Amino acid sequence: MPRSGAEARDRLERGALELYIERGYDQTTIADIAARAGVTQRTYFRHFPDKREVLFSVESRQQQALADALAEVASSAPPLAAVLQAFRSMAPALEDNRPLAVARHRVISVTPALRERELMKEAALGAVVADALRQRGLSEWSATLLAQVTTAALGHAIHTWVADRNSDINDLIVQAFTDLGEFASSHLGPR
Amino acid sequence: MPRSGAEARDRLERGALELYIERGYDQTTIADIAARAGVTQRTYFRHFPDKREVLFSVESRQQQALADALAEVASSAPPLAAVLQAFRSMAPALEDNRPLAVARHRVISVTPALRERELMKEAALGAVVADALRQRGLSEWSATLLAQVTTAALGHAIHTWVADRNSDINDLIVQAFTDLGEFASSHLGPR
DNA sequence: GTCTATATCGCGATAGAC
DNA sequence: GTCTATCGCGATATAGAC
Repeated sequence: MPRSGAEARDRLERGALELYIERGYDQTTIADIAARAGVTQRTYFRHFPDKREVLFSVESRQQQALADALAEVASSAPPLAAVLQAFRSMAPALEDNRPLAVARHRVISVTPALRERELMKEAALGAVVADALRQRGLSEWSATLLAQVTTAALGHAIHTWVADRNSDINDLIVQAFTDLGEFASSHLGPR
Repeated sequence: MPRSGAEARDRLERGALELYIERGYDQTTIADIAARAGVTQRTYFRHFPDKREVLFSVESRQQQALADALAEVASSAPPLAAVLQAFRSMAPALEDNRPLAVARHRVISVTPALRERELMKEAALGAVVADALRQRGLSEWSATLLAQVTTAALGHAIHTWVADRNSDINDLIVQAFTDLGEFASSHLGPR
């Protein structure tokens, strides 16, 4: 019953995940979540704008981390390599929270409403990448194209990672980029 | 004020787009949409599951068209080329509905809730592509990776198309795939 | 077609933390 | 005392149930 905002917020996040797993997203009411965290419904809405967002605070942190990582990559590195390096720098943090990530994705994958939100977060990540690429001098067209495509590849790597207990996210990211390059050049040919 | 299902549905779609443009999505109520179409709220929900879906019946048709196109591409064509060909086959239909597409995207781009739904539709398109690639013998990993990535490229082409009055969707799709191959091979290089 | 649950948000009052 | 989080009450509208 601490009054401190951060703790209540944390309890709301954990409780929501638990409830969404126990009963399913649709069968869980915001009142339930608030009750489990020992606060009122109104308080829930001060911390999160809607019923979905409780599960996505992680993504916000990842987005910030990615932005920082992108800024640190040497500006001499070619675009794709820079993005790859930034993505790989996120691996440790991801690997540390594997159990949580697996639990989250289990609920998300069976709940359309949550999947929509997840795609939105992925798009937000893409926007961050696009910004970084623009600052590296890429045209609007190229920056956005590469950002969208690489983000899609990252999403694919992460999905495979949470689904396969024995996989390593860093390896999967590298694999995705490698395969992408291989397919692209062998079938469409770079001039 | 015909009651015939198809006509009412059509009026609901047109009316919703108009209202979303006039007042904005948030300021529009489903009752408003139903009223403008001359039906009740209940009727609205018989045609569409929620407030967003009214704007996305086009996507459903595109998805079907894409599935058909993918099935018709010679199985001898390499994966990426097959997907590109299928995407290009959608160009005429898109070009025919340009004004509508522009109006839709204008509303969607400023409405997070609608953007989420759009991303979901894009993901659904990706699933169709992944299915086709799997049937062509690609591994689960490769099929999904290529599907996600090519779909992202298509999305980028379409966004550019609706934003640029003088662009041609077919050209943009080809350009996206070409640039993708170029970037991939010149910066990460396959072997 | 009617009824209801509940997500979402505005407002004024309250109560810990500094 | 000033913040800031919380509470409690109320209103609207989406979505689904009957």
